[in-house]
Amino acid sequence: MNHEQIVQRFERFLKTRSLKLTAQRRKIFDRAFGTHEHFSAETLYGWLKDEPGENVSRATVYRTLALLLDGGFVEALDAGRGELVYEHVLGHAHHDHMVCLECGKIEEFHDERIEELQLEACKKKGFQLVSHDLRLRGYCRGCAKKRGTRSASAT
Amino acid sequence: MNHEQIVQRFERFLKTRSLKLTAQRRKIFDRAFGTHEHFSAETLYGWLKDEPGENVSRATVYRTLALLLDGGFVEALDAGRGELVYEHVLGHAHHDHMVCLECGKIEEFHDERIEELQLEACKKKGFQLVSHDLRLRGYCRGCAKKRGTRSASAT
DNA sequence: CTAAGTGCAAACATTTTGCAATCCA
DNA sequence: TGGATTGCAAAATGTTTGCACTTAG
Repeated sequence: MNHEQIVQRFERFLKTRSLKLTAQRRKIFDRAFGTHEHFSAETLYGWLKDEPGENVSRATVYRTLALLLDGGFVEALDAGRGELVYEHVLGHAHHDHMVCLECGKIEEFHDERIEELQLEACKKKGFQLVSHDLRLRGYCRGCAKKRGTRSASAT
Repeated sequence: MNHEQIVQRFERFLKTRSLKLTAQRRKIFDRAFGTHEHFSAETLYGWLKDEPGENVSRATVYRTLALLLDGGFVEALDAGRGELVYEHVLGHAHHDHMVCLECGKIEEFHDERIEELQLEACKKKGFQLVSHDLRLRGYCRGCAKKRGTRSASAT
């Protein structure tokens, strides 16, 4: 799926809700899909600020991200840094995250067997699963090396 | 491990850091360990307010929870409601959470096989795991029933 | 005694909202 | 045209912090 197709999907989404495709929404959308990084609302706001032309307000960034989230175009992740980070969802299969406590880097991984075990657990409890979120916190390869071999003081 | 033993452990912890056991810390500690529920800082503050005697300030509740977290007496969990919820750790083996999107109830579960697969994933990426956090979001048995069999509109 | 702890209110950071002006469909 | 959207600044939320006073050890 290329960028044009994604935009079209967004346009259709807006239409079904009688919402309008404004220049601001377009900018935010393009930027969100133009990166494969995870970004916070503030980060995205910063990116747009650096672009030529009219600025988009912080409020609109927040409002549009909420809209994209609602439409399933992006997913939100709380990496434990006090702000949500987003990632676009298209072309991205579901995955979980490893968050580095040192540098904040977010790595992705996926293991279908884990997903299956989750479903199994839900079945047992009669829990109707909507979504899930697995975060591993620790040190990425680079930071772990820098910190030496001393083990963490955690439980 | 009974309450007295837990308190002693807390006293020892404070001593090793040259911290003091104040009436406020004692109150907060007792309340945190006196429940098996998950609670937010605000909730705990509310509980203490309802108790007879001197009130503990909100600031002290936050400061003490941070201390308990640091000492490994409680764990924090972001249930996705904008505030952290805590749970005491003693007598509680590690477990993951199912958060009901309707009523907010938090259920616990555990599957050792999931833990193993996580370690395996970390090994692959050279990631040094410190802790993890698996949250399943959806509807608990009761709420799922109330909502009928219509499937969620999520992706 | 004195380092540590407390309460208060102000400060913070992130996100949300009310409102008047503006813009798409 | 008219409902949707925007920007702004103010408000809301959850949490942290500076400071003068108090207290445990």
